[in-house]
Amino acid sequence: MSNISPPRKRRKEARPSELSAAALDLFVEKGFAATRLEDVAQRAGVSKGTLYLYFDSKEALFKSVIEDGVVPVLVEGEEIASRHEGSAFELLEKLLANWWAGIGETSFAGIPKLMTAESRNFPELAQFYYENVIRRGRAQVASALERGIASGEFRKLDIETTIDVVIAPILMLVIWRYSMACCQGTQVDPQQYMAVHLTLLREGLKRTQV
Amino acid sequence: MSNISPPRKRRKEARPSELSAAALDLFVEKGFAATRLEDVAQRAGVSKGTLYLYFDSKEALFKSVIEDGVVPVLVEGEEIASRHEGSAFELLEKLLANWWAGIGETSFAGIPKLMTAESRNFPELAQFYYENVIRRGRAQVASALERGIASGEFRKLDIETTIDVVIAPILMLVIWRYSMACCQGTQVDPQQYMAVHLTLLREGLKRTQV
DNA sequence: TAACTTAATGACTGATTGGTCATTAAGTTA
DNA sequence: TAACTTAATGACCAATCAGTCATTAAGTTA
Repeated sequence: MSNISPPRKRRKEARPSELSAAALDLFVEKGFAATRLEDVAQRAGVSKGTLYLYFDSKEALFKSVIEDGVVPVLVEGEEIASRHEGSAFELLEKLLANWWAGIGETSFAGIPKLMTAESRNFPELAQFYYENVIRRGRAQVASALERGIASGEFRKLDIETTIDVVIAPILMLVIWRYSMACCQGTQVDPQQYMAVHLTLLREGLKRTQV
Repeated sequence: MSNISPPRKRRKEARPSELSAAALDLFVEKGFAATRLEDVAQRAGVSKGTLYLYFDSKEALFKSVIEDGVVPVLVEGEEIASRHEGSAFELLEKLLANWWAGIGETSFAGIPKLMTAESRNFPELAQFYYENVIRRGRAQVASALERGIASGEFRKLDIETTIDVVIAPILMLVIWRYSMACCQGTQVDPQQYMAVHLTLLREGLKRTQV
């Protein structure tokens, strides 16, 4: 098969998301500066000029990729937290499972690695991401921890620090997949990983009976 | 004070490490592609041509920054593991503390973030880092977990997965510091963070008494 | 079906930066 | 102290790539 590009086709409605998806893939893999717009265009099946019909600049494309992303998953988590009636640990479990299903197993999964890599280069975008993604996710975990401590289900721990320790393995799981996982012979099984994490949490968080 | 550069000074012996230190700072902050050699030279107090007296290329400089780094800390950990006589949990605690003191509180602390960001762009270097840093660190944690499970101190868990979950918060702590921490109003206290992590681990790893 | 609108193209321009090297200046040697 | 060696310099060159725009081609309209 030759490398003849497909004939031109107008797709005004679909283009933005096609371009964003292509850009996300390459930004996640290579980082912002090392990604060439020629490659993004090729990945999307268009020419480079087409990118500038829909995005003002490379940076505008990058920002849209981050901004049009994971917020709906956070909204779902907020709903789960607001109507939960079981134990605090069950809530925590549901929140982490929802986060995993909505981000960890979707095309958004590369965003944590991308934000990790680029936050110092794009502080305003990092701020946006922090306010709209990280802070909201933390608040959900906080609500589960607060409930558990209040009811005596969980031991007393500093909540802000415990959120960090609870979330870290989940973040690391997706970040790892898009960075160092290529060097590892085996693949991490997310179900098993989550099971171990939850097991350690369940026992670790329990308030010690006197 | 004017911007007159300091007079030229020959420092053949000290130059390589000075250049590497300057490069590490900027590579960690901006990533490989977004770092300009002009800036590295300026940070080191030299001109750009000086970089090429000691390093063949930008990529050679980058590789040296990773390769001449954290391996001695891994050696120390291996020694700690080989001569430990207390409980398995005490071993684990010592290993994590040693890792923190040797990496987390030194100028090498940025390397995990840098490798996270650049591993897909430099797969051979990522392989080197995996073999010489990550694998060895994991082996140390594995030795503590194996001891604990064998002696009945710890519950039975899949060791490879548990290593991931044990290490993730430590990695995330340093990665976070060099990426998203700028957006967070408060700073994470590493001592408290480690204390919470170890508390959750101590209880989470315990084998349940029947 | 011709005239028109508009999405797409990719050659081109200008800015940027890695890498080079003729020159300069700091030390060393005789 | 002059001759020599060598570490350092920064202007320069060539390659690269973001962004532009005249042109082309896909649809739409009258």
